[in-house]
Amino acid sequence: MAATLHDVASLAGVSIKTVSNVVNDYQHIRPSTREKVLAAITQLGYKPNLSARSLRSGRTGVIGLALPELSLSYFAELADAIIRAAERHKLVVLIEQTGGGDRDREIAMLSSPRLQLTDGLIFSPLGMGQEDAAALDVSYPLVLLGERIFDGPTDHVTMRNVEAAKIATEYLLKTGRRRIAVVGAHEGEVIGSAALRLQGYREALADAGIAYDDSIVGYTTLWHRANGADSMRELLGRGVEFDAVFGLNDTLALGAMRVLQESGRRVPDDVAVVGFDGLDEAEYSIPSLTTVDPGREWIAKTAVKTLLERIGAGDEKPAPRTLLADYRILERESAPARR
Amino acid sequence: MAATLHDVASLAGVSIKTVSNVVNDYQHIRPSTREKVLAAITQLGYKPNLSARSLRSGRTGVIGLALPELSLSYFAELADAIIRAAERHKLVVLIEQTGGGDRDREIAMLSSPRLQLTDGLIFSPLGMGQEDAAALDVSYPLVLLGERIFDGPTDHVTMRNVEAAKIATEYLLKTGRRRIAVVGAHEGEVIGSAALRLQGYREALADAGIAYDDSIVGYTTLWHRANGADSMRELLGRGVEFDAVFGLNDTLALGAMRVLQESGRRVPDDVAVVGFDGLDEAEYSIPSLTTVDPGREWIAKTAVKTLLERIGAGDEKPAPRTLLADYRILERESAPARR
DNA sequence: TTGAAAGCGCTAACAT
DNA sequence: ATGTTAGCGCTTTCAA
Repeated sequence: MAATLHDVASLAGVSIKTVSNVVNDYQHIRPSTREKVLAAITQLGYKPNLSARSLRSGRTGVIGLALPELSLSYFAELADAIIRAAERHKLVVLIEQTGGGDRDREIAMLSSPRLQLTDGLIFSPLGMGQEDAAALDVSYPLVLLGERIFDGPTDHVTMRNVEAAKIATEYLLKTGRRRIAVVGAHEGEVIGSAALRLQGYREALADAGIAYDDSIVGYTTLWHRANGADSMRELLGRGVEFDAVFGLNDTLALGAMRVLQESGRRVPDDVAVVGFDGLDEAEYSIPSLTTVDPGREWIAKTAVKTLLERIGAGDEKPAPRTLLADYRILERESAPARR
Repeated sequence: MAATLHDVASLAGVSIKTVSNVVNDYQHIRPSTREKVLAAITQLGYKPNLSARSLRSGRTGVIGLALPELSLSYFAELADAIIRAAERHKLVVLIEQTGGGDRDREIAMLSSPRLQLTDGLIFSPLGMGQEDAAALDVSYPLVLLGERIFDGPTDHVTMRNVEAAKIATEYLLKTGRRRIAVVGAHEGEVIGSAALRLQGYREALADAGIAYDDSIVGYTTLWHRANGADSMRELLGRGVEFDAVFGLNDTLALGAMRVLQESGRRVPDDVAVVGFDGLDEAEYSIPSLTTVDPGREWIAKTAVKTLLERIGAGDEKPAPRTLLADYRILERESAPARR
C-alpha cells in the first residue's frame, strides 16, 4: 500500500497538517521541521494521492483537449504545442478524439462524464456549426478553437482565416498568376475554414479586378491528402486552364501537387501551389510548399493561458473574448516570390 | 453546485446505496425503483464525481501514454490508434511528451506524480537503453513499447524489427538492386530501432553473399525528415555509388528521396527507395514510398489490452511477456516489385 | 432488494 | 509554527 500523509506524519513525529504544509510549499515552517518531514517523505516514497486532493480541492490539474483525430497532421502539431504549453503551467492533458467531423459525437463529448476529471476543456470542433453555438454553453471552463462557431458563449482562440487566405492569394497574384484554382472548397458553407479561406481568396480576386470563376474551384468533403488528389484529378479532367493552385490547407495542397506532377505539369513553372497551415512536412515535399503559418504555436499558448484564466475566475464570468493569431507567408519553392 | 448521490437519493426517496446501484448497473433492483432513480438522475443532471469514485475504488479509468513527441508522425499515428483502442474499453488517455529521446526526462516521467491519476502507463521511450531496464520496475502497471529495452521487468509489445528490415532489404535485392545505401543508422548502437533494422539489412546482404559496405551507410542522430535529407546529401557528397536506399524509417526515406531527386536522380529508375513504418503520408509522396508496415494498429490494440490485463491482475504478477506484431511490405512506386 | 455507516486521503477552517 | 477536526462524494461491508 502506498504511503499516506498519516504515515509520513507519524514517522516524522508531526501532524498531517504539517506534512501537508511541507508538500504544498507553505511558508512559516521551521527549517528543521521541514527537513524532518522531507526525510520521512523520501524514506517512505510518499506521493500525494491526486484523487483525494481533487476530491477535496475541486481541482484535478488536468485539462481536456478534444479534437477530430491525431492522424491529421494539423491536429497532431496542435496537440503537441498545447501539451507543451500546458506543461509549463504544470497541467497535464487528456485527449479525446471526436473523429473526422462528426457533429453528434462532438456534441455528445461536451457532456461526457470523462470530462469530470478535468478542470476545463480546449475544444476544436470540425462538425458542429454556428447553429450549435448553444451547445457550448456548458458548466465548466471551455475554450473554443477553430472556425466553426463564432460569437459563441465561450472564449474563442482562432486565426485570421479571411485575411490570411487573402494574403496568400495576393501573393500568387503578385507573382503574375491570374488563373488561380482552389482545392478543398465546401459546397454551400458560409462558415468554417473552407468558407472563410475561400472568401479571402475571392476578396483578393475582387480587389485585383479578376472575376471569380467557379469552374476552377474544386470541392471536397474532407481535407485528407486523398481529397486534394481527387479534387485536382477532377479539375484536370474538366480541361480547365489555370496557372496556380491555392490549397485550402497544406494536406490538400500536397495531394493536389502530386497529381499535378503526375499529369506532367511542372511546379512552379507551369502551376504554382500555395497551401495553408504551415505544417512541418510542407517543408519537405518536392518542391517544398509555400504556405501560410496561421499562428498555431500562439494559438496553443493562448488557449491554455485563457483556459487557465477561466478556471481561476471561478464563478465570476467575464464576457467571452475572441483572440486572433497573427499569420505570415512562408515562401518556398512551390510558389517562389519571383518567377 | 453539481448534484450528488445524496441529492438524487432524497429526490427519489431512496438511499444513496440504491442510487449507486443503479448508476453502477447492479442486478437485483426492482424496475420501479430503477425508474424512479433514473428520473431523478435526469431531472438533476447528476453525473458521478470521478475523483470521489477513484479515491474510493482506487481506479481512475485513465491510462497514461508517454511518448517522445506528437509532431513525429509515427507517434501521432500510434497515439491515434491507442486512444481509439482505449475508448473501446471505456478508458481515456492522458498524454505525456518526453521530448525527442531525452533519457533523463523519460526516467523522471516514470515517477512523475501526474501518473497518480492513471491506472497504468503505456510507455514508448526513445532515449533510455538496456542499462535502464531496472528503472521500468515501477509499482504501477506498465506496458513497454519500442525497441530500446528488451527482457525488462514489464510486458513488452513491439515489432519484428530485424525480420522486417531483412524482408525489406531482400525485397530490394529481389528487384535486382545490389548497392543498397542506408539512411538513419546510429553510430555504435547495438539496440534500438536503428541498430535492429540495420542488423536485418546486414543479414539480408549476408544471405545474398554481398559484402557490407560502411561507406554507403548514412549515420544520423535524429530521425526527422531533415536528418534523412542531410544524410543523403552527405552520401552524395562522398561520391559513392548505389542503386537503392533503405530508409530506417519513412520520415528519413522521404527526406532522402527529396534530396535524391534534387540531385537529378530518378526514383525508382536510378535509385529505388524503401522506408519503414507504413505511415499514411508515405502513400502520397512523389513517388509514393514502398515501405514496411510493422503492425502499428495491432501494437496499439495489444498494448491497451495487455495493460488492462495487468491492471486487472492486481497483486498477482504474472511473468512479463513479449508480444510481437506481424509486418508486411507495402509495395509502392519508389521500389516497384519489378523493374 | 434496500439501508446505514464507515472511511478512501486529502485540504481548509479553526484552534492553539 | 503546528495540531485538530470536519467532510469532499463515493463504494463497500454489513445488516435488515
